[in-house]
Amino acid sequence: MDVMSETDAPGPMAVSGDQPRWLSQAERAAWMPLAGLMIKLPAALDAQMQRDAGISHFEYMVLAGLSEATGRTLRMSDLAFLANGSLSRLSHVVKRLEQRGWVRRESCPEDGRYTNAVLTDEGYRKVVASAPGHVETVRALVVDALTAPQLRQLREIGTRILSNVDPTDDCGAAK
Amino acid sequence: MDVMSETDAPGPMAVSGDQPRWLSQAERAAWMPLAGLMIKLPAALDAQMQRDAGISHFEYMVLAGLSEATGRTLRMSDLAFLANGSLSRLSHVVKRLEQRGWVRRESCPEDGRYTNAVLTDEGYRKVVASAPGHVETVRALVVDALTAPQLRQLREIGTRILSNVDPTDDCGAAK
DNA sequence: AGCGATTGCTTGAAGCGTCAAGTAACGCGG
DNA sequence: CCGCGTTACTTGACGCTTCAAGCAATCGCT
Repeated sequence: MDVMSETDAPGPMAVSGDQPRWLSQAERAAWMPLAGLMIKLPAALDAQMQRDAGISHFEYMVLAGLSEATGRTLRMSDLAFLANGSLSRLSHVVKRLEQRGWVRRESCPEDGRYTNAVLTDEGYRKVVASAPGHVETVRALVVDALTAPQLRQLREIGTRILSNVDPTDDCGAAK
Repeated sequence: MDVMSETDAPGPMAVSGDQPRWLSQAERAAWMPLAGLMIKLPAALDAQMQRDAGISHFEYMVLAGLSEATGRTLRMSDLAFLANGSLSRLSHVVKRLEQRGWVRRESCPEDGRYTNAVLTDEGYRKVVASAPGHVETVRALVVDALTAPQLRQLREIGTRILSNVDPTDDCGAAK
């Protein structure tokens, strides 16, 4: 049904020049659901936010990040890191959020290179209104489906993979 | 550092109308790495395929799916399901792959509504050339970082979440 | 047999993310 | 204190995905 099992039909591997270490049955069985998840979980999260609040999941992360920062203010770079996005992406998104009146941009007085994103009162209201629905979705799709030991395992597994994918991201490990 | 912990600062939850069940510390610790993964793992996979083979991860899935089908042929709908994508997305992608000479489209003689996507010989060569690099990446980022028990846990956890997100997707459970 | 409904796929437009290039502010060596 | 490099961010163009609409083939009801 997919690539890279040793036990499957003719597939590409039959011809390959040198011999890569194809995935075993067990490895494939672990990888396939994860591959599916990476396509569909973000889509499901986005769909819920879009439907219930008219914003993308990423936009929500940005607003939520700001809502918890001291002074509801964060430098663009820090906000980008927090929301797992590139600075460029954040710049575009904040521009849209600014046009919608939820965020304001101001240049940092101490160092003119920095730009601070500030959550407006209206933006704060937006987060407060959207947060419960988001949490409920995360619960329904992920958290409530797992046992306590599984949550611990997911944390350990997720952290380990993430540190491989992006070593600079400790995803809040420093807790 | 993020939303929805009970123990954190002022956040939105302090004001909310009714009382959603916010995530506990442990739940949040499991969710955060997963949220990061969903952004960054697909990006890493895409980057590798783009760099080494000049195609996206999704395009690879399409070619690989065809390469293992009997007759290297699959109906558009089946292929879309296999690659975890919408029919519309597949249609656009197959058009590009067709222009590049890797796939051919032909209308099903039995039922004119069906369209069969067929992998050309050149397309097959492309898959064979790209597969080892893809598998190596999956190993490097995911599989090789985990112990055998963790692989089993990941399979169980991933399957369970996926069945919540999309009940129609058994991601190869019928094995 | 005829015709509306359904199925399978395609298309065009709109929106978002990425990449590469650009700008502005600061720091530091001479 | 001048200029070069660096840092932080912005911008525009391009490609991809989605969404809504459309089209063609077939099914089912009478």
